[in-house]
Amino acid sequence: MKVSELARAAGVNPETVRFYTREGLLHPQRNPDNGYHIYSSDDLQRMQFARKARQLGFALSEIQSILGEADHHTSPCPMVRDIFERRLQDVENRLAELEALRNRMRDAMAAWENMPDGTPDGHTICRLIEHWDDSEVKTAKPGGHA
Amino acid sequence: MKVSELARAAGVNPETVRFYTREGLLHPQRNPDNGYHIYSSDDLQRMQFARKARQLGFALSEIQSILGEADHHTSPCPMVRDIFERRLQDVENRLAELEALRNRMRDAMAAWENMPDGTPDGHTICRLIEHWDDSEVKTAKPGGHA
DNA sequence: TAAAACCCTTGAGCAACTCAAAGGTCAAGG
DNA sequence: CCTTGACCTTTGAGTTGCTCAAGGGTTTTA
Repeated sequence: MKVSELARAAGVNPETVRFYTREGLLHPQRNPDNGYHIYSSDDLQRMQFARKARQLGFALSEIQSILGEADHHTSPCPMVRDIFERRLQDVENRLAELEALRNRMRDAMAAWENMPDGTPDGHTICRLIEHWDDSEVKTAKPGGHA
Repeated sequence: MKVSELARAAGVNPETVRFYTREGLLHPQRNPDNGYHIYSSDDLQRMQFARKARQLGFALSEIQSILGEADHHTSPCPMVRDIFERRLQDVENRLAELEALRNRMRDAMAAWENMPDGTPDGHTICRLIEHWDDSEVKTAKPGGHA
């Protein structure tokens, strides 16, 4: 496969394929005639894996480590598990943050709706935001649908 | 206040204060003797507002617009509201994505626990990740807020 | 055979900081 | 008085994960 073929197969931008190649996540061969990259189906698998792992919040450097371990058949790799556990924790934390955030925003939106004419000035919204104290957020008030 | 004083008061890195100043979010005066920035309590308020707005997912450019409107007492500013509504939508979307993500990760983790000796090799985890179908997880828009 | 579509590499740009370098300034202590 | 150390200034580069553009070669297609 050439760059664009791999890109199409993996559903990514050709530039991303080139980028991942530069970063060493893919190891295509070279066509000695024209210097073009030649990707194998293994590269496609690696790319697909990489994309999914990215969606899971893994950093490229982490993905490269995982792929490297898999390459060398270095089996148990508790490292991979460590990474995974950290990512899961990150996701959980981010989730909690975002939930609090959404609740604050909804509350603010509701407060806004109820204002005299629904068109507060700049200072009003500033105060609206300033008023959301992080400490307040923890006590998530029921009122929205969770 | 000088840079570090404002930074301490707002709980940010002094470099962030300088950065925000360069970006025009803060307008300190200058000490003509030594060229030092002199920040007012208004600058502190702006910084605190900016930090909270950032936590809410506003982009710096958006915060600057809001601050600008507030400066000119340009009151109604439906723009601010538009931004806010878009942000809330972003947050909701990201939340849904993350929830799906967490569930997949938890499932994978559970599957992992149940494996023969709990220490899968590189290929195993690769397959684990590959197996998660991402047909529902939209790739986050580039340039979007995460 | 010529245009369209690819390929290559290099380098830059995005967001929102963060850090480092090189040099000026200031308050306190010996 | 002078040195030390903390702070200030500006400029420029690094971070992460791409994405795009330029300039030039190749391959495919009509």
